[in-house]
Parts: sequence; C-alpha cells; structure tokens
Amino acid sequence: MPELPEVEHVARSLHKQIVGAHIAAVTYLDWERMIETPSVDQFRKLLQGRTIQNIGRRAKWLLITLDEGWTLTFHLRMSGYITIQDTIAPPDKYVHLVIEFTDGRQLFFHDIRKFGRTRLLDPVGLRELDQAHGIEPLEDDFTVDALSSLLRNRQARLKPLLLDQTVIAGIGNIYADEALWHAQIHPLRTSSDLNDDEVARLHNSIRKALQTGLSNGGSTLRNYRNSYGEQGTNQDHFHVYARITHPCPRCGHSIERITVGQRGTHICAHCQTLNPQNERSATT
DNA sequence: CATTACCTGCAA
DNA sequence: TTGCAGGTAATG
Repeated sequence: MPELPEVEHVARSLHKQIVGAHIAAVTYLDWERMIETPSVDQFRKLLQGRTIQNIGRRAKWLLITLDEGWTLTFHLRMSGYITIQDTIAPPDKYVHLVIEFTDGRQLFFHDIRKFGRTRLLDPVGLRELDQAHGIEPLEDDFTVDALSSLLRNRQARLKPLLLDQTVIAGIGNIYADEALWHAQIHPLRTSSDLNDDEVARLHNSIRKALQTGLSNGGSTLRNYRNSYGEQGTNQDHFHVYARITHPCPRCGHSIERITVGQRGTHICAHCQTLNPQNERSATT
C-alpha cells in the first residue's frame, strides 16, 4: 500500500475499530511464510487472549500494541491490506491470515502478491524495528536543517535516497515522484549538490505530497483500502505519477517516464532539469 | 550500484 | 506474450 499516507490511514481506521478488542485466536493461515517471527506455533499461541491497546505506525509498518508487552506488526509491501469483518465472511483466495476477536469480528489480511509480512515483537524487537528506520517526515523534528544534514554528505542520487527507509521513513515511489515534481528537482540530481533553496523546496514538497495523500485518504492504484474497505482518492490528484503523456499541470510539457534505480519514475523534464541554470538563489 | 528474487494480475 | 506494478532483502 503502501506508503506512509496509506499505512497511516489503515492505522487510524483500525484504531477506531479494534482498540479494546480481545483476540480469540488465529483462525486461518494459508501462507506461513508471511510470519517472519516468532515461529508459527508461537505466533498462534502468544496471540491467543491478547487485548489490543493501541494502533500506530512507524515508517511503512503498522503497529498493533497488545498487552503483555507484545506488538503485532504488519508490512503490506505492494498489495497487502487489512479489513475488519463485522459478519462471518469466508476468506477468499487472497486472504492469508484471519484473526478472530471474542466479539465475533475478524481481522482479514489480504494480499494478492503475498509479499506482505507480519511479526509479533517483544519490546526489544520493537526497538530494533524502530532503530532500523530513519526520520519521520511528518514529525516536528523533520526540519529543513534535518533534511539538509541528511543530504549533505551523500553522493546518492536523490530519488533512491528518498526511497531509502533508513534515511527518511515512509516515502515510496508515488510520493517521491510527486514531491520531486512539486520541488521542481530532477530525481537524478546528486543529493549533496542541492543548494539551500532546493533543500527548502524539497522539504516543503515532501510534506506537501504526503499531507495531500493523507487528506485524500491515500492513493488506490489497485489494491489499497483502509480497514473499512474504503479506497483512497489521491490517485485522482497525481501531478506526474502514472500520468505519462499527460501535460504537466504547471507548464504543459508532456510528462515522461524514466527509470531511476530500477524504479519507474515520472517527471516533467521541463520543470525538473538535471542541470538547473537559473538556480542563483541561496548557496555559496 | 545493478540484478534477482519474492508473487500474481493486468494492460499493452 | 511481454512487461509492469505501491516494496524490500539478498546477492554480485
């Protein structure tokens, strides 16, 4: 789903639905490889009887806080999503895990491509997951200066850096392209080469792209939905992503698709130049 | 840094 | 039939 705005929406919708619920049992599992830790037996046993205390998000991980210090985490990767079923519904072929609550409701984990994963973590595991990820771009500590220092000493091209979860957490292919378009910066620029004005624009644009995604309920290209089964509408507001040959909303130039770090990348080659010549503003 | 793998569906 | 898809980990 799988980027920050989508996972955040799942967390919020799940929060409304299942905080306070008690887990009766794992009642269905047809893809054991989705459980990364602990063992399948331990996973089943430890979940039994747990109470859901809170729901959160870290990077693209969904965090379901349970009692006894456990945290049930999900990563939806490309095509995963979670729904809460009010009525008894038989899982279809794309449901790989069902957790039943004592009130009879069921949590379904759906995933066409079977890339999604879950972990049941103790406090140490949770801390390791946290520490494996970079700064949260919507938090207050993500300042222009913070971004500046992240970019300063890196030779990486900008877009792969934005997608690196150990540097900034939660940005994926959609929001990277949208943010770079908004900032008018080419995805192949070298991170350390950005001048102060460009860093400030990028900072603003990352937040803007993510906030827009959030306020539109996330982006649904194919599979994404929140825990009520609702799709997002942000795909109707893309400027460049998946809009090859459409006119750039800013200048009218045709949107192009290039490849950057093996990922499809959408740019306006007119607004986002590799060697900006009119960048007089800040810097040395 | 690039390639491959993990999976399945869908559009060209 | 081929290539592509919101992500990431493993391997040259």
